[in-house]
Amino acid sequence: MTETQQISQLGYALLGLIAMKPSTGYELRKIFESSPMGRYSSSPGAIYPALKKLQQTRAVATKEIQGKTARAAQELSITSLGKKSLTAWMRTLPDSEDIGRDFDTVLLKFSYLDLLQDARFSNLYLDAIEEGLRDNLKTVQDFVNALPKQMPVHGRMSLDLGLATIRTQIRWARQARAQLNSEKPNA
Amino acid sequence: MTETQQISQLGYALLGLIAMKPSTGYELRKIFESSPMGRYSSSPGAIYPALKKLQQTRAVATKEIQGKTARAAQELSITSLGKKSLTAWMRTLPDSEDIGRDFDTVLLKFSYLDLLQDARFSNLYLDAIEEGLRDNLKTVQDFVNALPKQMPVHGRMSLDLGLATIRTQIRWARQARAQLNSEKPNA
DNA sequence: CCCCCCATGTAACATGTTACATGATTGA
DNA sequence: TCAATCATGTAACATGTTACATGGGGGG
Repeated sequence: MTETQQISQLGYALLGLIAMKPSTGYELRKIFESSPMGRYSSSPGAIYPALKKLQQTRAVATKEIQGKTARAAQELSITSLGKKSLTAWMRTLPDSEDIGRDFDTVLLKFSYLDLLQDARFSNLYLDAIEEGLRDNLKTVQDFVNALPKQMPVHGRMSLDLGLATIRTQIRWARQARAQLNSEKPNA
Repeated sequence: MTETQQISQLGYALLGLIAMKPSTGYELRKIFESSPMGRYSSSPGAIYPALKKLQQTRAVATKEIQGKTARAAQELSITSLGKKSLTAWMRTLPDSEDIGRDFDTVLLKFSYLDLLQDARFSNLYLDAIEEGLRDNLKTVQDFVNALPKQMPVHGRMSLDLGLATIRTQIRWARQARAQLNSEKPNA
């Protein structure tokens, strides 16, 4: 029964933040509220249960810290088991499914790649993103081309935005890879 | 108790499709599965309960149609009450909150605007989108500018994509408005 | 013959939202 | 003094996912 129980997406989002800097639940909530990265809940009814689950699975350890408030704050820090889970999560490359369905999570994972310190993997990750994006671009293009002429105008425009967005993302992936490789020519 | 009970986002997504063309639940599922517009469930456990709720609130009416299958298909068509709900939903302009939190739904609503046949409102809607996007762009830019230098590289890159995406969306909104106005110079 | 498509639906489960509770401290 | 902030948590509710059930018809 020592195996890692499954951790939710919100769980991984929290775990990544904790890995970068030990924090209390309240601080994590504030981060989600105030940063544009946080597409995740921020509501106490979501975060505290998720954190409790991370504790139960031994992914994080708690330490009471001295606040001047009524309730003692719990500072959470990642354990070696937690690091293992987080690393395994980060090391799974996204496919076109992931990219189309939940690009936010794909990007969140990318944001956390600093933790791995593995420039080669960052490159692979960007390759996977670009490839998945190209697949999706082709799928949408085929869909648009197959549309009947009397397709509603507004719907067609929305599809145009979808295409433009994917192209922007592809451009970004290429530039990001170039930037990573120019900054770290030391291998 | 005749008042319209609240309809979920999935409910509106379905209602809009039904408004464009009466369909069975199965057909609606197929649309969500196969079209890139469908960021909505497509799972029977989500769709059928949502459709049942639409029936209960008298937003749609059913008619059995003759399939050669075991279970008779129910063709759903929108009622005048349903049209009223759908119109009210479409006529609420998005603010920057909506745009940042759930742009997909904002776009879905835009896709359905053909139903309104109101070029002026389409313009207003695009104005609202552009304004909200500019707000969000500024918020993210301020956030990026306030970042400490030692901000993780990958996180910073993700923010760059966020900015690029918003800029793409703004460009689209402007072009879409121009396109609408050039196609319908008749007022 | 077996599997997939049609067509609807349910049950168990996971997850998230909203609103509330607690209670000390800080600022207007 | 009155509200807001810190800090955690629970309860009721809405929604969605996965997997399954049913059962006829068509294709290899």
